[in-house]
Amino acid sequence: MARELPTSPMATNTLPRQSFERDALVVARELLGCVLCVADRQHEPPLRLVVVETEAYHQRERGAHCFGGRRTKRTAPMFAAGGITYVYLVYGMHWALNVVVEAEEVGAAVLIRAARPMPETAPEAFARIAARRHLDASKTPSQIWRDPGRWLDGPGKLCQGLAIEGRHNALPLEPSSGVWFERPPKGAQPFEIVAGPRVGIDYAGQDAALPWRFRAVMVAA
DNA sequence: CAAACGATCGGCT
DNA sequence: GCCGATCGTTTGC
Repeated sequence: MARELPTSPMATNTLPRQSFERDALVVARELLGCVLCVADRQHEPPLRLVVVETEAYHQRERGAHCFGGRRTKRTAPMFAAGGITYVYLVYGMHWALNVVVEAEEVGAAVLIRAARPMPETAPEAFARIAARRHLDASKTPSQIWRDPGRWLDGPGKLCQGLAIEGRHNALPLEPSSGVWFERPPKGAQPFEIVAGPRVGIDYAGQDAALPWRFRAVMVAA
C-alpha cells in the first residue's frame, strides 16, 4: 500500500497565473470542478469549495461591463492580465466574484456563480457560512437547510457566505492574497458540463442568448 | 449636480 | 411569477 507523502505547502495544486491568461470560454469550463479557496478568517483553515457554475464575459459582446473596450474605474481590472479578481457590487446590495482572464488589454472575466462546500468541510466552517447567509434551521426551508450544496447557489449568496466584498477586488489569485483556486481533487465526483444562456442580462440583446453559462451536473455513480 | 441603472435575492401573490 | 430593496458607478445636463 503506497503511503501518502507529506505535501509541502509550496508544491500545491494551486492554479498558476497562466491558467487564466487564456480564452474566457475555456477557463469558464475548466474552473468547474476546481476548488475555490478563501481565507475568510485569520488563523483558521481556508474555506474550500467546488465550483459548480460559471459564466464567461468578454468585451466583444454586450453582456460584459467592458463591452467594446469600455474602460471605467469599475471595469479597469477586467483589462489586466488574467489571474486577478474582479469584485463588484450589483443591485446596490450583492457582491459578485469574477476571475479576470485572457491577455492584458483584453477585457474578459469569468463570473463564479455557485459552489459547494467540500465534503470534508469542518462543522465550524459550515457554521461561519450559515451565519453569514442568515441560514437558521428554524427559518430556512428544510430542503435548503439540509443541503449545504444549495447554500451558495448564486453569485450574491456565494460572496455573502464567503465574506467576499469590495476589498477583495483586483487581488492576485494566489494563497498570499487569501483567494485562489486549486485543481480538482483526485477522486472527485465526475460531472458533465451543461451550457446555457447567461441570466440577468436582458440589456445584452442578441448576446443574451450566447450559451456562455456553464454548470457542473453530477453524474450518477 | 441629478438621475438612471443594474452580471441578484428573498418574500409574497 | 412579480416586486421592492439599496447604493456605487456611470452618464448626461
